[in-house]
Amino acid sequence: MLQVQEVSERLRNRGFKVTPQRLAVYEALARTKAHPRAETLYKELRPSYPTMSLATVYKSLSILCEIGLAQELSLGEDAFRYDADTSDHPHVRCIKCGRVDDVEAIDTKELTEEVAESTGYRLTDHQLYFFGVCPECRSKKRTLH
Amino acid sequence: MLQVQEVSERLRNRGFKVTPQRLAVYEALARTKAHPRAETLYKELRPSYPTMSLATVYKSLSILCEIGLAQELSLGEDAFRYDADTSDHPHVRCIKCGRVDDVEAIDTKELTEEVAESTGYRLTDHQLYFFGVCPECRSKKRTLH
DNA sequence: TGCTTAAGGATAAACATTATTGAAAAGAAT
DNA sequence: ATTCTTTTCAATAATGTTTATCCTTAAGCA
Repeated sequence: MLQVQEVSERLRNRGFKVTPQRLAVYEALARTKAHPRAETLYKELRPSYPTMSLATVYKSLSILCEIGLAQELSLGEDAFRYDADTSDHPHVRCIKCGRVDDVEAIDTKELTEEVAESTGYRLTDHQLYFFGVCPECRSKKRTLH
Repeated sequence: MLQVQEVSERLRNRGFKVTPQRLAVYEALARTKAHPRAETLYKELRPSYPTMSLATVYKSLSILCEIGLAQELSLGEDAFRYDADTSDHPHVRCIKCGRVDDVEAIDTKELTEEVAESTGYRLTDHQLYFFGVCPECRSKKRTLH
């Protein structure tokens, strides 16, 4: 989670103005590990920023992604999710409760090289999504039987 | 690409009726490697099936996915893409021309095991997406400069 | 062939996301 | 500080994809 000063500098350097709304969207996103949707962030920010518009949340997220302070997740749901952790890590979604978690400590270098070699593409990015049942839902199911 | 008889049987076995529309959607999808959207399939089918509705294409695709004859791709675009090849393979999208290709001959078993171990999830599925510049666009760029 | 029920077609609706527009605020120069 | 220029905000309309509705039609089966 970056400091306000770093986020501000990053915005300015890329030609975007620094506004309270953009900083607030970044902070709300960076504070959580829940990979929220735009709508969720909007509702979360509303108490502190009663005049903030949903369109502003979308616009801010778009800019944050553009300047490398966030990434967009496309997990096959009806809406995108967002993550302020832009490090190269896969995501996993529970098909029971819908939660999305980070997958840590996975080295994707070898896989990427194999794909580049196999396809002839010059690769710039990737998104790895896994689906299954999370530990919590697994234990729930066991106790219910 | 499965035969009509096999598709019909699969539909019947899962309690779905066999209709010309569903067979046509499967055939159109299985014939191509372009990973089309619903809209694209709709336009492609229209000459042969003038009365087919776009809603029917969507419903057919949904059923095909449910019975394991197709899969839905969520590549971060504004619409889903579909693939009749349900084997476990990654996809790669060209950020210049937008084409989506299959990635073949990649073993994802080890990666999946690592993720399962790291997260504690019981994994059921995954989608691996790569992004970059395809060989055609790479050579185009080189000749232009 | 007729019966039952699911499926198709046409269309409206729902939903997420983007574009538009006038007012307000940010950043720079004075 | 003040003014000026330009971007951004908020509100709302618009867009485009996907889903639901509703009535008609066709599939499966006795």
